[in-house]
Amino acid sequence: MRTRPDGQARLEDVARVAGVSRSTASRVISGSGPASAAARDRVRSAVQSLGYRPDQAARSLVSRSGFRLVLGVVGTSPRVLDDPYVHRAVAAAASAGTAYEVGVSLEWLPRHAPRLDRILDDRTVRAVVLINTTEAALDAVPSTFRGRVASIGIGARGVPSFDVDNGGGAAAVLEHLYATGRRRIAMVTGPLWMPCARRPVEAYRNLMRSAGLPVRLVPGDFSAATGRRATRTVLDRWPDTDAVFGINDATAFGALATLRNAGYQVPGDVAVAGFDDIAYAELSAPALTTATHPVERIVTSAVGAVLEQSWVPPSTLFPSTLVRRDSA
Amino acid sequence: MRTRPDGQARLEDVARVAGVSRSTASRVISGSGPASAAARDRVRSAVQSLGYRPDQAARSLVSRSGFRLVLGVVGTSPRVLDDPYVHRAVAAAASAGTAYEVGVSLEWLPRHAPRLDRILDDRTVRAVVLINTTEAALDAVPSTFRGRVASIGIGARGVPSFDVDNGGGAAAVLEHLYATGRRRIAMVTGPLWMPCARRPVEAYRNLMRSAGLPVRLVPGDFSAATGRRATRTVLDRWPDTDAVFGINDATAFGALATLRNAGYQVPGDVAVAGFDDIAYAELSAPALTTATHPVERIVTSAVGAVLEQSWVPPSTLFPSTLVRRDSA
DNA sequence: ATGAAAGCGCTAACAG
DNA sequence: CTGTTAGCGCTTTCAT
Repeated sequence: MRTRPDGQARLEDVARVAGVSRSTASRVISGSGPASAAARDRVRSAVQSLGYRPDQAARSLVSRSGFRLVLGVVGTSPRVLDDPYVHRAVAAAASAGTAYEVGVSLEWLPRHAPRLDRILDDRTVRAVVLINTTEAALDAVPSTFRGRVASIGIGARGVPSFDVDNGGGAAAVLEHLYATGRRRIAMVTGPLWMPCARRPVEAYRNLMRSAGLPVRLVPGDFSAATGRRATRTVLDRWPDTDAVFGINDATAFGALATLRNAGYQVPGDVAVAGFDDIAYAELSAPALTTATHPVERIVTSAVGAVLEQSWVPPSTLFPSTLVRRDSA
Repeated sequence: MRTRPDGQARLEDVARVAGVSRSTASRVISGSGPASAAARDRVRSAVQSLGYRPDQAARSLVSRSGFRLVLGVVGTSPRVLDDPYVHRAVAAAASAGTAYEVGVSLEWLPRHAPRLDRILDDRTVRAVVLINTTEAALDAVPSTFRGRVASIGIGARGVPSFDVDNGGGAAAVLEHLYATGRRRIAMVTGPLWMPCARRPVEAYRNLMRSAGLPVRLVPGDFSAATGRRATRTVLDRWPDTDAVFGINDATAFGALATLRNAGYQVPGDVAVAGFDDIAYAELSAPALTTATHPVERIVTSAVGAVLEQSWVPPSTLFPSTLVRRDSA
């Protein structure tokens, strides 16, 4: 019996204490391959008493499994990586990964060529979590890699989806606008190519149709600057607008700025609502009415699914909850 | 010669093509140990032509070097990990790590017991970057681990520091306040225990002293809520205050809120300035005057230093640049 | 169901 | 300066 220089128990130690071979110990610990109930128990308790933790490097080397998780963000330019929402997601993933001894990397996936094979072929990467997922990105997942990819957004066969109930959340915000008397509601959308931005637009169309209200849609791109411009467009085109719903909080902040500059009172003349409830939503003047989303929980679930290789439903929806503040 | 099932070149292939032994190839590639110029060249070009990239798992296994980088954030509670500034830093680190094939993990370091040995003894971690670094955290770095730790904030022997010129930046903001006629300037500070928040306070004291102005300091904690309360205190204690300098933008947003509620005009009655230039600084009403900081560059430098093991100066200072907007 | 043995790709003594 | 040799800790055929 060789001595362990660093005091860490190795598989061999576990096997010896359990009175089985390394092979058997390995099988029960990694949960693959047969083992008698008796062997299982003894290995388990040996693991306990020795405080054994498998060496990930060794495991990775032999099973060629990789040791980092990449967060792949689809976008038009690498600047998507500067988005506060992405920042929040990375932080959540980097916290969640700790339990698995897996670190996270952040990469931009060009919208027009989301090369996922390049990433998945890298032996250092264990799994990928997609953000701003598009159909093209999903198509770029080689079928051999299913199970190693999850999506914050739309999913596909073999790529489980974790997302907030965008449709329901948007509907709740819009119903609040309607319930408080707004009848000429405009919406500043996200980029048209982004699937996760489509549901709120559908919700908007549905509500406008069923309430017999005019449709006033202007495309945005999640940025405050564009939210500003789009709101200017709204005002020019439909001067009697009495509410603006932004696809996210930054967009709503832009709307607030334009309305302020144009001399409108919010919410007196025009109500403004956002979506996401970022940290600064409660600090704007007036404080932003929006919908809050459990980003940390969503990301943690996606990370867990992809790292634990356990079965998960093809689609998990998280709640979107209206937060009434002062802007609407 | 064994065939490579996955088409990836291994060290052995490089060695063969270069006509040297694996050891020699290993030495020149890892840059440790002697090698003749000739050998070096041939190995290098073999690496090139084969597109060889070392297998990190194997390397990690044998050299016991770890494969993830942890970002250790010192704070009073795990909630420090929710800070937008931390989010931004994690995202930057997760991008920077990609080049080295290392992922990043995020961990809270309790202020009163920043156990770094526990993290550094973990065989899966290659290096640690400290945030909100305290003297206690620095003391908790075992001397054997010097070179594997860097600090965004104060440094120590063996722990290089990467930080913005907090003193200079704060001075620039304060001088701007002074230059625009403010003479009764209050400051809402960060938590007193946080070293990185001390320099701006020193700058404040210095400027007040040399200009013969009264010192009006109230402690905050980087949060907007506290910025609000602290500003209330300022107003109660010194009603003639004509400027509030917040230790960060969130604090300044809190100040804006309190002043608005109290019926003060900003910047007419009271000027407000922040520090950091977060994304929403330009969206507040009025847009926030602050100082901008190259967080991505700072983090990238720290990550590079700790991952490349190359020599770096004990302290690297990054510029803090005044951003004049509307609040001051 | 279990164990023996081979080997993942690399680095690090050690001899030359 | 260079090559030979011995593993790093684990998973995985392959017999038994």
